[in-house]
Amino acid sequence: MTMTKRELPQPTDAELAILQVLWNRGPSTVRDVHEIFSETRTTGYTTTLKLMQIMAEKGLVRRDESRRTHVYEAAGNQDCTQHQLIRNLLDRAFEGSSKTLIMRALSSNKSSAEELAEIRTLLDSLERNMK
Amino acid sequence: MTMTKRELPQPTDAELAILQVLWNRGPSTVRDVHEIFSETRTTGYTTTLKLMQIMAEKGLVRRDESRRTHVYEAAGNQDCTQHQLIRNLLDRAFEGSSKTLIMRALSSNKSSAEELAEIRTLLDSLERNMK
DNA sequence: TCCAAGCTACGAAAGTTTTCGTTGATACTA
DNA sequence: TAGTATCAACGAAAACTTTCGTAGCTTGGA
Repeated sequence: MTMTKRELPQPTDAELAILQVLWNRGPSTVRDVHEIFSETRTTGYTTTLKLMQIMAEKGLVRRDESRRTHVYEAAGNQDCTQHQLIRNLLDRAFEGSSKTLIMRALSSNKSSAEELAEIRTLLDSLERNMK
Repeated sequence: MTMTKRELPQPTDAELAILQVLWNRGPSTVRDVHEIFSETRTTGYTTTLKLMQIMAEKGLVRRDESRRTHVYEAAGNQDCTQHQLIRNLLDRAFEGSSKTLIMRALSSNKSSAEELAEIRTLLDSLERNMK
């Protein structure tokens, strides 16, 4: 029995924008996504459609075709994809050093006190687990 | 007097790989870079050459042409480029939340105790500056 | 029933990035 | 000095991503 939890391909920029919508809204139609894009972009409906079709082929989204208007759903969860993207960036630009990336992100950010506290909490628990 | 500290374009993947080498080694020739690439990639010499020529046009690298064998140097510093890349990833996949990115990177990483301590130190000073 | 609106599918164009072959010049070596 | 190796320049092919026009089908309403 082949355990194929197969690795999804890295989404391209446009694909990531679509995933973003799907993660936020949950299962959505092409029109749903396109309507949200219309607020900021000017690309046509069929562009979004085509992208989502390609994503279905690649396995990035699942498609419910039981009705005429198909409903799309992100195949990978957001956390996992974000991990993948971070790993990719680490390799491309940080020589694998997550410390560097984290410190760079920390020092350039506008995090609120609450956010910093959350990060500290996580840091605490990581250090505890270390010993 | 025009103060043109002009924004450099985002490097593509291949360009980033070259910058990586230039940051590590300092000013280098095309052959230097290509030799390092040969260890892992199989692309030809002229591919690397072409990329570096394009990068010179874009301003991503400076080129010393005083000798026959040109010497290339990264135009932007590594820190600044890393910032840019993080900002870009934040927009594309984290809805601008650096907190999420940091926590995601923290929880997925294999940082040593020393690295965690360094991060904590930075966190401390950020929180101090906040009050 | 007929028409208009909305949908998918598809192919191809446009744009971008990466790759390489060829050419001509310069330097090195026997 | 003749031949070989190395180099930059360039153009174009290949690969990948994004865009859109068109066609054909289904649905819903007049």
